[in-house]
Amino acid sequence: MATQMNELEEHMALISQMYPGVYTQVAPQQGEPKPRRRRRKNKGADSGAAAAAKKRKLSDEQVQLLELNFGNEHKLESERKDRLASELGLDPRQVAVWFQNRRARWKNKKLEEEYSKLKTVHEGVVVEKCRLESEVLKLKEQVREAEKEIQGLTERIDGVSSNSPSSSSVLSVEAMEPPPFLGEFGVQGYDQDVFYVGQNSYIQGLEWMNLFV
DNA sequence: TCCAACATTCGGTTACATCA
DNA sequence: GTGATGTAACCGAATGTTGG
Repeated sequence: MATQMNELEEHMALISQMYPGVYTQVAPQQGEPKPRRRRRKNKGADSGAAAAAKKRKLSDEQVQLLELNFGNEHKLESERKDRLASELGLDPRQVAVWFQNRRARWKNKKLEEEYSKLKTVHEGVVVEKCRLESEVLKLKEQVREAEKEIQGLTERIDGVSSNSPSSSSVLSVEAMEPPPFLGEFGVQGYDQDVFYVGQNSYIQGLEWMNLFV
């Protein structure tokens, strides 16, 4: 029960966060518990019979008709309330109370449905985030390998040029094609600066992702 | 326009009935 | 007998309506 209440409170908090202004009434502040009200016991009905009459379960037929009316319209105008009450042989006050409680149950159910939908969406987002993170790791590994390859080539070029500095057949760094690895990921043709963060200034790990989460 | 009285709604709570 | 659960009834506050 307590767990259920906590969950419901979480739902409310979550939905209140997502839909500010939905709940216009001020929620009790945490840390200042509201004093518990004691309900008056059997106001004006001390006998057992009176108490039993005061709290009796509505019959299936009564509930059925009430449900039917609630399905048509959640609000209850006084005319409809009186008509329903006389049809059901109930006090109009009972009909009003039933509608109040029914609206509360309906609202709770909607909140639970909403929570469940949001939870599903959230789970999907988490899965996608993990997938993207692992893709980022793979890409970073490929960048490292490409850098090593560039480094090797540069050293080879340096070796050749120091042996024959005037040779016209020497490969120059400027003339070299850029490493093709970016094209592998469908980004060929983009300005390479988009992905360039400067040598030795890669953001470690996945910290950069936190900027967008 | 203001204000008081009354009605209605809502969120929260309590008390009772029922069931496992 | 007991705890969990569902629900009728109640309470207090907020809000709406109406008449003077």
